[in-house]
Amino acid sequence: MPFKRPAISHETSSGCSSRHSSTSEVPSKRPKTNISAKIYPHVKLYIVQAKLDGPTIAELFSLAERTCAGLVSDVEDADVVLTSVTMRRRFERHVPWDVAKTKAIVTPSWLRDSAEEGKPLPCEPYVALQDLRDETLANCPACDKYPCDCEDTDCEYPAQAYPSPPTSSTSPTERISSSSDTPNPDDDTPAPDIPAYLLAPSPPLPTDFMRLSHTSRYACQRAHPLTCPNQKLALELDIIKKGRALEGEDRSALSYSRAISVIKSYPHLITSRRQVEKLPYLGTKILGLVEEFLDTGRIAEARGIASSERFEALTIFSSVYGIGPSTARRLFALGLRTLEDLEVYYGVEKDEPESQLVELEHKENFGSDAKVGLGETWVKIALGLREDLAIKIPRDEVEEMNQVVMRELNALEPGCTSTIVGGYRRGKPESNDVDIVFTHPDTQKVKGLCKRLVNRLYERDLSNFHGHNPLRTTHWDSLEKALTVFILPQSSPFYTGRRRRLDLIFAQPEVYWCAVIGWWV
DNA sequence: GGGCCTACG
DNA sequence: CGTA
DNA sequence: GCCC
Repeated sequence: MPFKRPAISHETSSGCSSRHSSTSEVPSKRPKTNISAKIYPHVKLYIVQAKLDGPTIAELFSLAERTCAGLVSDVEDADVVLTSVTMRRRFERHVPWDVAKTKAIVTPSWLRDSAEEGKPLPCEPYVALQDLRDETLANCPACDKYPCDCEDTDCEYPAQAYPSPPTSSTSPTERISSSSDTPNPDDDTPAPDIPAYLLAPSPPLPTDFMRLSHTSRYACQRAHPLTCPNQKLALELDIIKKGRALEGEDRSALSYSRAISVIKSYPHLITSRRQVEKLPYLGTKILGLVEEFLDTGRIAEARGIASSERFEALTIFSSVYGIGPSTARRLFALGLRTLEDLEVYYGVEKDEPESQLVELEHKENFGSDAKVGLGETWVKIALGLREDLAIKIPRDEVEEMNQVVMRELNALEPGCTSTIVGGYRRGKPESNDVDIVFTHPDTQKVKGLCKRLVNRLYERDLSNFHGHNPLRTTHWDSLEKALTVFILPQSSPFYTGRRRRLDLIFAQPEVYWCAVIGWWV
């Protein structure tokens, strides 16, 4: 069950890297020297000349010669059609609609960028006519579709590199069958069918890591393995980043974040400054730190920060939910240093029974107490939770949590589906919290569902469940979310009694996959 | 030298 | 200010 | 701290 097949073809330290480096050290360079292998050796191209000026046409013809099997004069013979025409009416004056449906119809940039990158690119960003989007994707020569028959077979990706692909997180098919096959006392009516577009593809669409550029400015294009070849460097920089954040130097912290992200997406072991000085977000200062690391295996500034009493205290303080850098600094300035200091300061009774905490929460959420001092009450609760929340959650327990919640949700509103996102979806073997995105095919039924579920979970609480913080925020008028603390029922084989952070996100069916994709950066 | 993601409580 |  |  953990995984069926690797879904992400990311780099690992073994196997692929040599091949990778030998074929495309820097993708954006030298399409010219690569004469032996055309990027699209089997693709026949047709160019719609309308709206293109002379020089552009010449350029495209030249590019076509270098990258494709050739140009064809009859559009019927083509695999791919290049056009700057985006209006269906006008396009139909040049290519019959029925013919167009059998091709990939893309903008000229697709060819330019392919040549620039020196490798096949997916058509998706270059779809010329939105009316032919699906057909274009289906006919895209860059093996965007499934099954993928392109040449990733010579690169063995060790299965261990994938704790579990994102697919196992979705597996709505399993959820559905289990929810309809399993007798559910609360649910008389069978779950309605869920439209295919709300279900994850099974088996999953493969991701071609070779297509991703490590020089990209965009984080969403920087797929990277869980532990990268330059992990130690990344961790060292991360110390400085955290230090900056704790000291309130947000801008600097942001720069370190970006630099770390870029380094994590760089698939080779860094051995020289020259190797990485072209990468975005690596500037004077950080390149200097990289160089220092290459020379000495460490970064003095990071060592200094990591070993400072201040950093240690601020880190512990801000690990408490509700305490951020600013409050942490204030507490430190008051002379506090340890968790015990915090407990005294916030008046946490050591043997305070949990029921008291529940009461507190309840009052906090539903009571009429003034909002005065709410922050402090929160911190007091969070201090009690801290120990539990510091314990990571294994993947199978994450899945169990999803199942339990789905059981309650489908009892409430049959036909819902869910995808576990967050760290789990990124393949982490253990999670700090659990994020689940839900939807229902019926837009109307999604409205208010978040609150209903939280209320139900809270009612079911009676010993096993612990509803918390039923704050419901509407987002874009369509996303509702709830931040909760969850305990598995004692009947569950995974029951530990530990409280877990659980975020519930409800999306309208139209934006469901956007929410899934967008929940993490 | 100005701007850095954003929305909400 | 803190969290997602 | 880096980018434009």
